[in-house]
Formats: sequence, structure tokens, C-alpha cells
Amino acid sequence: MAKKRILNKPFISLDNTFRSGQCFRWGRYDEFGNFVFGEKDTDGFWDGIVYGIPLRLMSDEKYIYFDSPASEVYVPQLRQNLDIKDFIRFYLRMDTPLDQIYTEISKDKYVRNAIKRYYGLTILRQEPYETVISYMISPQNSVEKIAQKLNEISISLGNSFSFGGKEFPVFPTPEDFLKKSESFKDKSLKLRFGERQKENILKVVKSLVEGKFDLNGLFGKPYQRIINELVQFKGIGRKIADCVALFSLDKLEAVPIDVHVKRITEKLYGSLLGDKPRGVKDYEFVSNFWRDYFGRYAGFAQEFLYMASRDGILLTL
DNA sequence: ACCCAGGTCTAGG
DNA sequence: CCTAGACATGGG
Repeated sequence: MAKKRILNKPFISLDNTFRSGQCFRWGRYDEFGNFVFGEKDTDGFWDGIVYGIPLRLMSDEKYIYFDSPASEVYVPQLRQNLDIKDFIRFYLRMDTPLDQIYTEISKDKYVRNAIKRYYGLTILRQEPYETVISYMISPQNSVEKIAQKLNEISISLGNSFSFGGKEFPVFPTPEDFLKKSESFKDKSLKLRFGERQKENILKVVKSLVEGKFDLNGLFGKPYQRIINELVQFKGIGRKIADCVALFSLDKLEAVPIDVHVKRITEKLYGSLLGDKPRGVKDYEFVSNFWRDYFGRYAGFAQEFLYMASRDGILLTL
């Protein structure tokens, strides 16, 4: 395959990034067309479909190697096409020096050790729409299960893209969801969803198609406004809104508080919380603590400690 | 069987 | 304002 490359500086680890639980569609497609989440291919490349295009990525100390049938990518939140190299730099956030972010969040040994352990982890700039739908599926599901469901949805409702002898199922557009809403609601869809969840998702895609919800227009808007607009939708609560803000709308101060982050807050920072009104049950109180403590890149600190918690090594940090 | 998984909504105090 | 229970479902 024709592999091109761009400088990997400062160093980004695709392994640590794609396994961090922020994204669900990076893995490998095997010869039977099955998707294996969180594993790269035998040739060292990760398979992904982002912003509607197949993309294969590999990283070493010096370069990011890529392969894609696309030479340009449309980025809806920028409302413009980017050359594939510029797109990869945008997607991997290569415009913001990772080392500077790491330095700013290194407030204690826990984060410093987590950074050492997961060095090169970055927060991607995912497509807002796909991020919304992905996290609307996330409640009470494991990362692996979410990945399975999103793959299943893509096969059932989206287009497929042949590339390099593999089939890449593209995440369905909002129009795909509406067009095939009957099969989306159909119980034959292998990995089922709750009826309420389906209705909530269809409501979101409907207002996107009808132009009533300018999700991409939220890119660059103030944090609080983004949260306020997102939580108006049923099925999008405070935590999912923070995930969308952090993982797709460039709000690195967003700190999604899930079960892991609650545990982290209790175990590591309980003594720092001070006068806690309702302890870790108070979402605003806890996420404000993270922002006060870690600063403008608090979302990065959250992601590093979240990884450590998932891997069960929190207390060894 | 029981508990958990990147939560949210609703009803009822 | 607050809490308990429902929601769905495969894997440990």
C-alpha cells in the first residue's frame, strides 16, 4: 500500500490514544470482515473510519504513517475541506504541543505517573455528530460493547467502503438514520437498544436533518453554552454533554464525571474537596474541583486518570 | 444468580 | 432540591 507520513512531533501514541475509551471505532478489520476493537493489524496499522472516510494509521518515534483513499476530508465543524495531511494533524490535535499540556496538568504524582504510563495519549477531535450518537449509547455499557454496537449500526445503516482489500463500514449519516429508521427500530438489529434510547437518538438526528440543531456550529462556542444546548435533548445528560464537549468540540476544560472519575475523586482527592455539599454526587461541584485543580486542560488529566482506573492501577500510581 | 458497565429520566417525598 | 427505581443486556 502507498503509505505516506508526517512528522510525529511531539510524540503521539496511537496505541494509548485509541485504547483510551474516548473513541470506539479504531481497531482492525480481519479477513472475515469482523471488527476487532482496540487492536492494530498485523502490519502495525490501525484501521479506522473517521469523518466518512477509511483511514489507516501507524506511529513510531519519528513519524505518523497513513494510508487513505481520500486526498481531502470535509470537516463539518470547520465547514471546509482539509488536505488529508492537514486533516490528520487536526484530528490528532498536532497543533497543540502535548508536552505543554502534560506540564500544565502535572499537579501531583498520580497524574505524573499516569502520564508516564500512558505517554503520548492525546484527545482526538472527533466528528461531533458521531460523538453525540456514540455517547448516547454509552450508558450502562462497557467500552467494548459500545464499540460492537457502533460497528453493528454502521454495517446495518451506513455505507461500506472497500479499501486495501477490506470493507470499512461508514458510520451512518443523520439522513441514513432517518431513511432506515424502520430497520434501526427493528428488533432484528443484532445488538438491540432500549426503545427509549432509539427514540432519543432519532429525535436528535431528525433535528439535525431539519436544521433545527446546529451541532457543528457549537465548535468554538463557550463551554457553558455548549453544555446547555446539548442537555436539552432527552438522553443527553450532563456527563454525555461533557464527553461531546471534550472529545469533539475542543473544550479541554470539560471533565466528564462517570463511575471511574467518581472513584478517582473519592480515593485520590477526597481530602482536597474541602467543604463538599453532597460529595461526589454533586456533578457541578466535582467537575469544578477538577477544573480548579488541574486548570484549562483538566479534561486531559481526567483522561489519564480514567485510564489508570480502568486498568485497575489507580492505587499503584 | 448477582454484579457491573464512560448514565439518564421519572416519580414521589 | 433530593433519592430510588427503571431501563437493556452480555460478560465476569
